[in-house]
Parts: sequence; structure tokens; C-alpha cells
Amino acid sequence: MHTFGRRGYRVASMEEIAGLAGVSKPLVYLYLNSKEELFTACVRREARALAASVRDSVDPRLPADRQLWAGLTAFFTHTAENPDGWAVLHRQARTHGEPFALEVAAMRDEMVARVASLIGAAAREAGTGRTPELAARDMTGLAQALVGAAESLAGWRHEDGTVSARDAAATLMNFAWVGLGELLRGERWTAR
Amino acid sequence: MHTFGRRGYRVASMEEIAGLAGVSKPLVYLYLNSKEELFTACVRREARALAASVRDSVDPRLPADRQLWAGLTAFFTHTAENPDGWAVLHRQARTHGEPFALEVAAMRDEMVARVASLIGAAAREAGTGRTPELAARDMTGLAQALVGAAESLAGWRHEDGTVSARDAAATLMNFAWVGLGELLRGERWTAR
Amino acid sequence: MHTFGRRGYRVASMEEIAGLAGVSKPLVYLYLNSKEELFTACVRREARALAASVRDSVDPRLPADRQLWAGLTAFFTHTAENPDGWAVLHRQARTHGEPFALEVAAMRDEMVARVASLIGAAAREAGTGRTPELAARDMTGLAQALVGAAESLAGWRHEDGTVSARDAAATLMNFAWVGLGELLRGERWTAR
Amino acid sequence: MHTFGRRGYRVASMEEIAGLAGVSKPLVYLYLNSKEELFTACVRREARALAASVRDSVDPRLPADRQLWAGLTAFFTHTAENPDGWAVLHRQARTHGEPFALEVAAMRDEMVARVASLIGAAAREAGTGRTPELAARDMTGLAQALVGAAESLAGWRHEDGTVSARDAAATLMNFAWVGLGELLRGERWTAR
DNA sequence: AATGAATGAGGCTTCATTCAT
DNA sequence: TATGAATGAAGCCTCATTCAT
Repeated sequence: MHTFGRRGYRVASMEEIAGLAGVSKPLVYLYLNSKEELFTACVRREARALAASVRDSVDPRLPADRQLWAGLTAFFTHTAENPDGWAVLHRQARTHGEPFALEVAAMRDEMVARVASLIGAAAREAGTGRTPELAARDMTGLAQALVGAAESLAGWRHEDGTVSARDAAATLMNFAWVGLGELLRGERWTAR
Repeated sequence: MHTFGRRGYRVASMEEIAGLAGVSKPLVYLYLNSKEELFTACVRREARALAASVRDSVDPRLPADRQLWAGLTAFFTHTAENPDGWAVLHRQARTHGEPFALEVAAMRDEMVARVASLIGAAAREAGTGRTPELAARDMTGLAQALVGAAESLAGWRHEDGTVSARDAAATLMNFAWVGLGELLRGERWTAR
Repeated sequence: MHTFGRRGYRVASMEEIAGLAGVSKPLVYLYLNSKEELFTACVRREARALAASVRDSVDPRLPADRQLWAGLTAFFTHTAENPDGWAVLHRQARTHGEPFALEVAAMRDEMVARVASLIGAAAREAGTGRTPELAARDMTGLAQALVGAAESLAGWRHEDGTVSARDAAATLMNFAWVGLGELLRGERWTAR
Repeated sequence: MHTFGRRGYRVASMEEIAGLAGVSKPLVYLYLNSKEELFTACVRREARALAASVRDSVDPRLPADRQLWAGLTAFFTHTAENPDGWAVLHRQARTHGEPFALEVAAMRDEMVARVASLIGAAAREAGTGRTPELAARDMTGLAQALVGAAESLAGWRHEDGTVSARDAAATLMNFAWVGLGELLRGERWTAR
């Protein structure tokens, strides 16, 4: 039913959705009781699929930067392979009312938290004792930035088309892990 | 007419828009001929206002990082002061049809280009000769990431409410300019 | 204000009418109190103009067929010179509600009556005593037929464009005065 | 749906049409997609019904005057039995926009052509060699006159109410076939 | 288990008409 | 005298949703 992704929540009519799914309208109502529930189900499914893709790609025994690299690659791969699902999550669900927005916000917050804890882990790994003051909120802020950057790059890839998932992930790793400052001084983060 | 920001393009009825504006429906049609034109006008106005805020805050004679800092601060300030306008640009316009999406995409692309050229300038400033290979597309990718991170932080601020524009800008400068790697080693970017 | 003729009663908006007349809407309402009255005035004026054209062209001292010829010629001339007026009378007024239809029906009935009395006069002129039974209603029927034929030919002229008023009148005189039967046997009615 | 005939195209609201038809508005849109299509369908149906009535009543093996007589009788009968349909064709369709007007014009033109060819046939039947100059356009003009006369008499019948279809047809046959001139000299065309 | 047929509610838009000046 | 500004009322159309089978 990813008609939603292509047409948008409001424009996609139940007529069209049912038609493209090859069934009749009342049947849709038999299984999912309203357009709202139908959309909620779509959103939830896509959210879970994306979260699972990312989660499953990450080996928690690896160092933090390698975990982040793996997660980003999975994220870019998944969004590229499921453009409609990504559109539903990123565009439609957040625009059409609280119920859907909350659904996707939960998933996103979880991702942010995961990234934040990854940053915390990295801080401990790098722990020279010089960064005790990196508070929880700072880490959340950084994680928000990183997630937003990833979302933006996903959209960019979608339009450009010539950027591979690894390219996008590398760009972001360089951006985030090395930092523009170091980057400009010639530093590079490498996958291995 | 920022009813659009709070209610969404589809849900906001002309009745409601006119009512909240204190006038009658036909009067709205007298000035702006259709719901689409009305929304386009809103989008355009908000896009220009945001672009102007950011542009006016930046002194092109400063070094690149200071320009970025100024622009980000202005961005976070403007979006916080115009939450409805920001919602129109970031949520509504990109979700409800090409005409609007193109309008806002143009503005965003311009911002991305500006950031990319800023990165290019920074590269020349830092120019140790060790970074000749930072191609145009790399810079665009980095700029996309930075802009996406800023958008994400703007949303985060909007929900959190306790983060000042300077905090958000500082978070992003640290994230982007210093890099998580350096950051975790205790480096900090400071506004001065 | 013959916008009515070209656009139709319903489609012609007061805005358009006033605009083309070079005045403002309230001014129109000052002189003629409503769209209905405005249209009634138009209809009445056109009806009178047409009736006057026809009436003035007829010399009651002539024999009946010459009177008919003169009236028809005037009719075809007037309708060709005032196509909008004719459209108002023949198309618009009869289609858009009783008030207007009655207005034009009165004029038309008067014309029919005039033609009927002309036929009566002709009967008396030709009076060989062999046609006592040509009742009033017969004459009205014949007059209705003649008037309808004239209306139809007026429309035909309007579309064709190459038929002169005299041609149309001659066609109708031949048709009516000589009769198809006689016509086909070679008879012709001539204007003199 | 001959609400159109009684109320007129513009005045008849879809609400009213659906209501009088005993169904709901959306149902009307399910079958006929817009007011315009609905009206077009009405016009076309009425046009075909009238054309069929007339055509079926005419036996092409009969002499021309008998064919005309049959056709006229059918015409007057049909229009009297379907006053709304006739109103739609003669009043509404020709007044409310090209699409409808063209539809009915096609049917009328066909009738005119048929009558014209009938006149041509009559000319050949009566052919004494004295009427070679009855050109195609003359015949079209005569046919236009005859059809207009018939339309007018149909309206007259509609108002008067006491004139039978045969009376009207007879009036017109006398008018057209015998001619007023001969008529006044006592000639009559008889149905047999 | 599945659907053709039907509708209540609501949105966009237009227009004749009137104030206030 | 003349008008810019404003609106109540109404029409066309769509869609999520439900019966009756």
C-alpha cells in the first residue's frame, strides 16, 4: 500500500489504494478500520523495517565509529531501496497529524538515543579524562545533528542518484567524525 | 495566514483561514485567487524571510567559520521566532505537491550552495596543499549534511524549548567544525 | 450592455458587464436595481427596436404581399445588424425564466398577430368567396409558421453569412406565398 | 433527469436533479461525471430520440409530400409527448455553451438536409423541366424555413394545447406545399 | 470471504449584492 | 455622483465510510 509514499496521505484515496492493491474497498475496511489506521499501520511497518535494518547491521562488539559506519550504511541502503517507505516516514507521517508523527517520532528518538549512547561510548573509549563535561544533552544534540545530516544526505542521494550508500556514509563519517576543521587540514576517516 | 503552519495545507480550510484572519472567504479570493496561490504566497514569503535573515547576518569579510557561525545563529533564531513559517517551509511545502516543493527546494539549494562555497573558502584558507582532492560534489555533500543537521537541530530546539539559538549553533559548530573525533579528544570550537 | 448577447445571461457577471461598460458595479445598481431588471431592460429595448424597425418599414397602404415583403426584409436586416440583440431576444430571453420570456413573447405575439391580420387582408383581397372557412386560428397558425420560418432563416443567415436580407426575404416569400407545390411547378413570387 | 427541461441548465442544481431522481448527489457523479456530461447525455438522448421518431415514421418509397407529411406529424407528436426533451433541445442546449449547441445543431442540420433532399426529390417528381435553377442553396434555404416553421408551430401547440399533431402538420403542409397565394385562392393540400 | 451500490459531510470557488466613503 | 471593499448564499464536486447481498 505504498501508494501513500508516492501520492501523499491526503491525495491517496481509499478507492485508489484498494484498486492498486487489487481488492475492493470494503475489504480494506474489514481488515483495517479506517484510513487513519491503515496509514498508521503503514507508518509503523516502515518504521520497524528501517529500525530493524539499521539495528541488524550493527555489531555492538565493534568500536563506536565502526558501529556508526555500519548503521549509516544500512540506513542509506534501506532508504534507497525503499524510497516509498522513506517518503512515508520522512515526509508524509510527520506532516499529517499527531498520531502518525508520534509513531515516527518514537522510532527516530530511539535512533537518536542509540547514536547518543554511541557517542557516549566513544567518549569513554577515547576517555582521556579531558571530556567529563560532555553532558547527556550535549550528546543528544550531537546525535540529533548526526541523524538530521543523515536524513538530508538520504534525500540528496534520492535526487542525485549517483551517490552510493557507502559514499554517503563516508561523507557523513568524515563530516562528523573527523570534523570539517580536521578534514580541511587533510585528515580522512577511513572505513578500515 | 500561518494557519497553514499549525494545521497543515490540506486540513486548513479556506473557511478557517479567512475566519482566523478576521475576514470573509470571498475577500481572501479577491486578493489571492485560490488556495494554491495563497499557499504559494505564504511559502515564498517565508522562504524569502528566512533566506534574508540568514544572508543579512553574515559578513562576507569574516573568516569562513565565523560566517558559518553567524549564519547558523541567525537560522536558529529565525526558525524559533517563526515556528509556523518554519513548519510551512520544512513540513508542509515539501509534502504537498510539486509547485510548493520546488519553491522551497530552490531556497534550500541556494543555502546548500552557499554553505558549500563557504567550505570551499575554508579549504583555501586552511590551504596547506594537502587537500586538493576535495571536489565540488564532496563539498555539496558536506553542505547537505550540515544543512540537514541544522534542520534537525531546529526541530529539536522546537520540542525541547530550553536550547538557545547559540547553544544549537555551538553544538553544530562543534559537530561540524571540530568533528566528533576531535571533540571527544577534548577539542572545542569557540565563538571567539 | 450587449455582453448578454455574446456571453449569455448566466455567464455574464455583473463585474464583466460593468467593466465593459466602463463604470463601476455600484453605479449599475444605482440605475438598474438588479441583474434581473438590467436584463429586462435590455430585452425590452431590443424587442422595441426590432418591432419598430419592422413596423416602420411597412406601408399599410400597400397590398398584403408587399407589406409582408417589406416587413421580412426589415426583419432580416435588423437581426443581421444587431446580432447581439437578436441573440438576447431569440436565445437568452426565452431560456432564462418567465419574466424575460414574457417580455419577448409579447413582442413576438404582436408580430404574429400582425402577420395573421396581413393574411386575413390578403384573403379579403383575393376574396373569390371560395375561402370563407379560413378561421382566425388557421391564420394564427399560418402566421406562427411564417414567423418561425423567418427566425430560422435569420439564424441560417447568421451562420452562412453570404445570404443577403433580400435573398432571405425572397426565399421566404417564395416558400410562403407561392408554396412549394407551385414553386416546383416553376412559379415565382417577384418583388415587383 | 428532465429537470433540465423544466428548470433550465443553470438553475437546475445537481442537488435538485439528484433529489427529484430519488438518489443522492454522489450517485449521480458515479454514473455521469459532471454536470456538463450529464447534460450532454440528456441532449444527445433527446436528439437521438427525436431524430429516430421522425426517421422511423417516414417511408422513403412514398412520394415526397407524403414523406414530409409523415415526418411532420411524427415531429409534432414527439415534441408534444416529450415537452421537456423538446425544451432541452430547442431552448436549453442552444443557449448554454458550444458543446451542447453543437450536439443539437448536428441533429438539426441533418433534419434540414433531409428536408432539402425531399424538396429536391419533389422537384424531380414534378419535373416539368421548368425548374432547373432550384440550386442546392435554395433548397437548403427552403428547408431551413420549413424546419423553423415546424419548430415555431411546435411551440405554439405547446402553449395553445388544443391543436393536434395532425392539425399542426396540416397547417404547415398547406403553408409550405400549397403556398399562401394558392391557399388564399382556395387550394388545399389534403392528406390523401 | 468479498463487493457493488450508495451517501453524509465537507471543501473550494463564484457571484449578485451592499456598505462606507 | 461614483466606487473600493466586503460578504451571504449557493453550486459543483470528492471522499471516507457503510449497507445489502
